[in-house]
Parts: sequence; structure tokens; C-alpha cells
Amino acid sequence: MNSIHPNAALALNARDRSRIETRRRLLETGLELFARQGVADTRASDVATAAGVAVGTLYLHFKDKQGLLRAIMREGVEELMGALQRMALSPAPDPAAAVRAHTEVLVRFAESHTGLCRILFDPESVRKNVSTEITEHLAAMLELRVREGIADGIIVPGIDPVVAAHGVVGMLLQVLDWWTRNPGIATADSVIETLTRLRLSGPYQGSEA
Amino acid sequence: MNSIHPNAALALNARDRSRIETRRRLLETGLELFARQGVADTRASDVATAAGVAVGTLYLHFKDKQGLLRAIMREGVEELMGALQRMALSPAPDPAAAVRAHTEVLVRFAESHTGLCRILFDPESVRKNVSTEITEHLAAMLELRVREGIADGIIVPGIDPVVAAHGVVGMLLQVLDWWTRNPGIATADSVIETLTRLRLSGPYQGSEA
Amino acid sequence: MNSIHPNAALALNARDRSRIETRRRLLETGLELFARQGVADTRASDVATAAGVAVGTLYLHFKDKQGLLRAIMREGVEELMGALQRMALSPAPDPAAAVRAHTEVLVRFAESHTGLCRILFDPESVRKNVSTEITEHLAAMLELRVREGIADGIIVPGIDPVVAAHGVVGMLLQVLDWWTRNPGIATADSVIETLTRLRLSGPYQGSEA
Amino acid sequence: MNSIHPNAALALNARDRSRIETRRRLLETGLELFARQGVADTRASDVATAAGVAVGTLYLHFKDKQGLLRAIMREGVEELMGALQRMALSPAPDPAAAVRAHTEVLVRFAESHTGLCRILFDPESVRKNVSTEITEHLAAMLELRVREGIADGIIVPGIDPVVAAHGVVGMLLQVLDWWTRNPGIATADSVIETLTRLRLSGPYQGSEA
DNA sequence: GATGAATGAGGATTCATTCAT
DNA sequence: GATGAATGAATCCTCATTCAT
Repeated sequence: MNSIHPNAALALNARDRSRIETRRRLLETGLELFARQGVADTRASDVATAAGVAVGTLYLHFKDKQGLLRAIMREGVEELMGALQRMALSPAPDPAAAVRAHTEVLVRFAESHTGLCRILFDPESVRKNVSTEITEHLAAMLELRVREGIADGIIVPGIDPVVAAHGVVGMLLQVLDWWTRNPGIATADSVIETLTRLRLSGPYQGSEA
Repeated sequence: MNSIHPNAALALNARDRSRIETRRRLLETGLELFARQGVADTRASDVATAAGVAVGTLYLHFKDKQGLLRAIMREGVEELMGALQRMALSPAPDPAAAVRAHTEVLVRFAESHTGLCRILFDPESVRKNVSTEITEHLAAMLELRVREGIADGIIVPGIDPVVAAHGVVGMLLQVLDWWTRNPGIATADSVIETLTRLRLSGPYQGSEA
Repeated sequence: MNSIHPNAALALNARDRSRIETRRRLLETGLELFARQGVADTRASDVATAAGVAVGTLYLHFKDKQGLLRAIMREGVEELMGALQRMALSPAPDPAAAVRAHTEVLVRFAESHTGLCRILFDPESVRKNVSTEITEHLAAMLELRVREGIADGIIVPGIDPVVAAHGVVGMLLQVLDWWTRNPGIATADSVIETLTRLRLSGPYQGSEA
Repeated sequence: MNSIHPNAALALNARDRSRIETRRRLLETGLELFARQGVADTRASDVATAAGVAVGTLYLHFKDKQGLLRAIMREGVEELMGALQRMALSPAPDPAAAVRAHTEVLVRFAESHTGLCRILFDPESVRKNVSTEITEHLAAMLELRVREGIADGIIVPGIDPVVAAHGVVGMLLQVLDWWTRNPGIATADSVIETLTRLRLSGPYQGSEA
């Protein structure tokens, strides 16, 4: 379509640049408003207006309001996944280190993406199953690890992998949800430390079931 | 007014009985419909009609739709609290037994109150802060226990009580939510076992923090 | 019905006394609430409860809410008419004195029946034509006087009696309405004086038509 | 945006024209329906449908039903004020002529804006304080004149300006209300004549206070 | 006569989405 | 591509009134 341009692959003409810029502004504004006032209390036209375009334009870029919501989440999740993958590049010396690293990535991400966390737990996200998808995705990833752990003999066999995965996801997300709503009550380090210990060996001293 | 009746304090006249019965039917029907179709997709008049009364009657017994929702939850939570208190009457020999008993009560409760669990996690409950109240209540109770555990030296001091409490609540509720939605994937015993182990010592063998 | 009583005409049995007392309390309470919160914002059950009876009882005494409203007004208007008739017993020496006396009765009545005035001008009274009836009644009375005045040659013939009557009624009622809402701004004497002058010869000095 | 157009300031594009036209139709239809059936008995959707648009469109142009009512009144009142100001441009030779001119403007306006008068006295207008505002506005204007008259010595000092102003407003509005409801009973000229005389010197011959 | 639980019609308002310009 | 006026389905809640007890 832009084939007239001699270097079409690299250079974008003004229209394309403007379109991309508009889309970016909608995502940004949506993130901001959804996080601040809640998804249900943010009108599609609010986002459009705040982004400096007409409502109709929003619908040119996204199928519907939920489409915008999903796109915002997708971007955020992709970033999180990227962080998790980067973490995986430098393998941990032992499972304990791996769990700590994993926890740290999540907590740091929540710390720097408060708005995204608020949206993730927004009732509307839940209602439209947007956040369930993410929860299930994380649970599936963890379930895999638990199964590996069991196979490697480092996780006790009495554990049901699916249940455990959902338990850990619940623990992580609930804490992150609570923490982003009450950031002053605990430091990031404290949250990381506590979650890591809980994930590794529960709260009890020299614990064995 | 009922003074003719020899046992006026216990006996209710027909009108009172009818009122109480109507209220009970509304609570029951509300639980059923809210759980099945979701709170937002259940009209106030749906509940009333299904309960065999007119809409106005619902508003005679409850302030509004949310009032009905809260009442349903309150009844359920009171029942759960009762079960937890009964459990507390026969003190566990050791912390591990206490955690197992606590977990068992929750899982059994979820098993026999599926509808209530579905409502607790309904987006509308979340949106109206009905479920947040319950989450925070549970977290507060657990926080107390964690603090006691630290004082008694059975919980490692590196743990932040508030974070840990929210973590455990998140773990429990997420698993119960998932399990009541997918009851066939794990047995109650397996869920109890896994949650108990996770709460006690995490998933790992001979764990060390 | 009470014929068993030897002096049925004078003595009322307990039931009758109670019924009359209940009716009186409903009228009193209705006047109070209607005046304070407005007719539309006062529920039938509000009045009943405040009067210490059940809603149903209100409907035993009055056909409906409007019936209560009418009864309250009727009592007030009868009282006003009584005052006007008493005034008519001692005929004024001249038309000017008559007008002044008439005005004074109205203003004094408004002063001591603020609640009734508020109800008279309540939108709901207007809507249900309750106050229009009164307005028209007053206008009809005044129209008669104007016609007499024309016949007696003391009122100029260019005046249309119906128009004049409505004009004077409007003047009186608007002032009373305003004054009962803002009682501090003018004294009763000042209101009487001003209205009397306006009714007699308009505001202007040594007036000439 | 319309910069291509040689006379952009005056010319409106099709969309703007359509919006203004829609608004005008809503105002017109609202005036018609409110006057005919009363404000309370006219549904918002009635107005919209009769105006050939959907309900939502009404709420696009006006905050709510009352907003439409206020807009209708505002337009009418502005027109009346314009007429009164035009009248003030050619000053009357004497106070009597001024009063007559003022009265005439009001009566002629009522004659040609019957619907607006009906709405002004609609209980719903009263209830929402829409008409009180107008009454008070007129009273404030008249009060000013009375004060001037007193200062100029042409109005007798015994008159309280606020009371007199409300009295005259009440007289004028009550007559106009009655007359627009019963237009056949008196001619416009007769109404003007009677009101003028009443305002100037009261109904009595060679009157003395 | 008194009670008060039950009735149920009725209407304003919102906001995601469309489509003619 | 961008615009933004128009759409209209959808639902909550009130409260005057009744009538079985």
C-alpha cells in the first residue's frame, strides 16, 4: 500500500505514523482512565476525548471497548512475559533462587505497572474473562513447573499440580492486588521476601508437613 | 398483641411467619439465580418472580438489589464463621493439625456452598466491594494468627504478617474459586491435602528458605 | 349505632372518641409533614407512622392521600371563611375600611397558619386542582364585590370584574406565599398596609387613571 | 475546519445545521406537549418521538427532562425580556403611560405565547423552582421601579417596595394564567385596561387610601 | 376498627456502537 | 482515515393502594 515510497519497509508515511500514534495515545489514555476510575465507569467516549480523537476513531482502531481493554492488557502481559523470559535466560543455580527471581520479577513489574494491575483486577476485566485468561495462563505455566518439580523429585508427590498452581497464582495475584492498592504498608523488598519464603517453604520454622 | 398465646415469645403469628418465609424465599432464590446467571445478568424482578412475589416485595425486604446480595453473603459468611468457630472448640494438638483443620473447613464449606462461592467471586460482588470486605476480613483473621505464630517462634520472623495473610487468603480463595468452577478436576481430599501442604511448608521437599 | 348509650347524642363511647382522635392526629400530622417536606415528598405511610397508626388506618379515615390533603385544606379554609364572616358581622363604615379589614384578616390568618399556606401553594395541591378551587372561590367572592362596587358607583366602570377579581386574588396570594416563605423581610403590619393601599388606590400619589 | 468556505464564520456545515435543527425541533415539540398535557404527564420519550428523534438524542441536547423544560422557558423569557427592553427604548411621557406600556407588553406576550404561559404555571415548573426563579426575577425588577418611584416622590412612602413588587407580580401572573386558560372571557384590551387601572390607582373612584 | 405485607404499573436515563458526511 | 450526532434497548426502583388477618 505504501509501495510508492522507495524505502517503504522502513519509512512510514505521515498517515501511517499518525495512525500508529493515535493508537498509542488511545492505549495510553485507556490505561490511565481504566485504572483510575475503573473500566465500567469509563466511557468509550471518555477515552477518545482524553486521547484527543472522536469516538468513532476509537472504533477504527479497536473492535469495541473490550477490544481496547484486551489490547491494553496484551501489551502489559507481553512486557511481563518478556521480563520473565529475560529472567529465564540466566538460569538460577537452584530452585530456591529460581522462585525468588520469579517472585521478584512479578513484584517489580507490579511496582512499575500499578495501573495495569488495577485493570487486571477490575470487575469488568473479570466479568469479560479478560483477567481469567491471564490467571489461567499463569496457572498453566506454574503447573508445568510443578510437574517438572515432581518429576525431578524436588516437589513432594502429595501435591496436586493444578491445585498448587492455582494456589500459588492466587497468592501472588492477591498480594499484588492488595499491595498496589495499599502501596505504603509494605516495601517491595518485604513483599518479595515474604512471597518467596511462602512459595518455598511456607511460613513455619523448619517446616515439614 | 399475641398475649393470648401461652407462649407468645416463641410463637409467631401468621403474618410474621409469612414475612419471614417470604424473606427466606427471596434469599434462596437470589442465591440460586445470582450463582447461575451472574449478579449483573439477574434482574431484581427475576428474583422476585422466581420467588413467587412482586418486585416491590423484594424492595420491602431489602434496600436494593445489592442489599439482597449482601444479605445472601452475610448469611453464608456467618455459617462459615460458625463452622470455623466450632472447629476452634476442639483445639488442634499442633499448628500443622490446626492448619489442616482450617483448610478442611474451608474446602468442605466450598463444596457444599458452591453457589455462594460463585457469588463471592462474581464481578458485581467485587465491584460493589462486597467480596473485598470478606477477603479483608479473612486476611485480618489470618494476620492475627501469623503474628501469634511469630510471637510463639513457630513462624519465621522474615515473614511480613500482612503480606503473608493476603497471600494465604489469595491462595485459598483462588483455589476454591477455580475448584467450584471445575469441580471434576480434583477431589476435595486432594484439594485439602495440597492446600494444607502449601500452607505448611510450601511445595518443596525438606524445604529450606 | 351507639343507641344503647342513654345519652348517645352527647357522650361518645371509647371507640368513637378514639376514632375522632385518630382522625385529628392524621390531619395534624399531615399538615405538619406536607408543609415541611412538600406534599409529593411525603408518603402516605410517613403521615400514618408519624401519627402513630398503620397506613391502612389512614385509608379508613380518608379516601386517599389527596383526600387527606383536601380535608386539611377544607378545615383551614373553613376557619378562614369563619374569620371573614365574623369580620362581616361588624360592617365597615366605608369601602376603604372594609378592604383594610379584609386584608388584615387574610394576613393575620396567613401569619398563624403558615403550614396551611405552604400546602396551599404546594405544586401537588396545584396539580390536583385543590388550590385552584380555592383561588377560584376567592376570585368569585371578590368578583361579586367588584360588581356591587360598580353598581354602587364606587368602582370605575372601565374595570372588568372577573379580571380585577383574579388580579386582586393573585396579588394577595402571591404576597402571602412569598411572605410565609420569607417572614423576616416584612412585618405583618407593613404587609397589611401595603396590600391595603395597593387594593384601594394603587401605589401612586394622588392617583389619576 | 470549514476554512475552505469563504464565509466560514456564518456558514455552518451540514452536521452543525442538522444538530441545531434537531435542537430546535425538540424545543418546539417540548413546548407543545408540555403545554398541552402538562409536564408531569409528558414522557421524555414522547417529546423525542414527536420530534422525530430517539430518546437518547434528547439527552444529547439537554441534561435531562428538566433541562429541556428550563431551555424552553429560558428562550421564552429571553423573548419577553427583549420585548420589555424594546419598550423601554421609547420612554413613556409619564408613569401612567409607562405602566400601561409594560402591562400591554405582558398581555400581548401571553396572548401570543399561550403554551409558554401554561408551562410557566405547570406544577412541575413550580416544583422544580423553574417558575419561582422567573417570578422572583420579575419581582426584583418591579421592586427597583417602586424604589425609584418612592425616591421620585410619585409613589406613596407607606408602600413596602418588596411587598408591593410581589403583589403586582402576583396580580399580573395570576390574571395571565387565568386568562390563557379562559381566553374567551375577556378581550386582550379589556385585560390591559383593567390591569393598568389596577396597577395605577386601584379599582376605586377618585380613590383615597 | 386496625394492621402492615404485598402489589405492580410506570418512566427517566445511560452509553456502546454505527454510519452518513 | 476521521468525525460526532444519532440510536434505542434495557432495568432499577417507588409508593399509593389493597385486603387477608
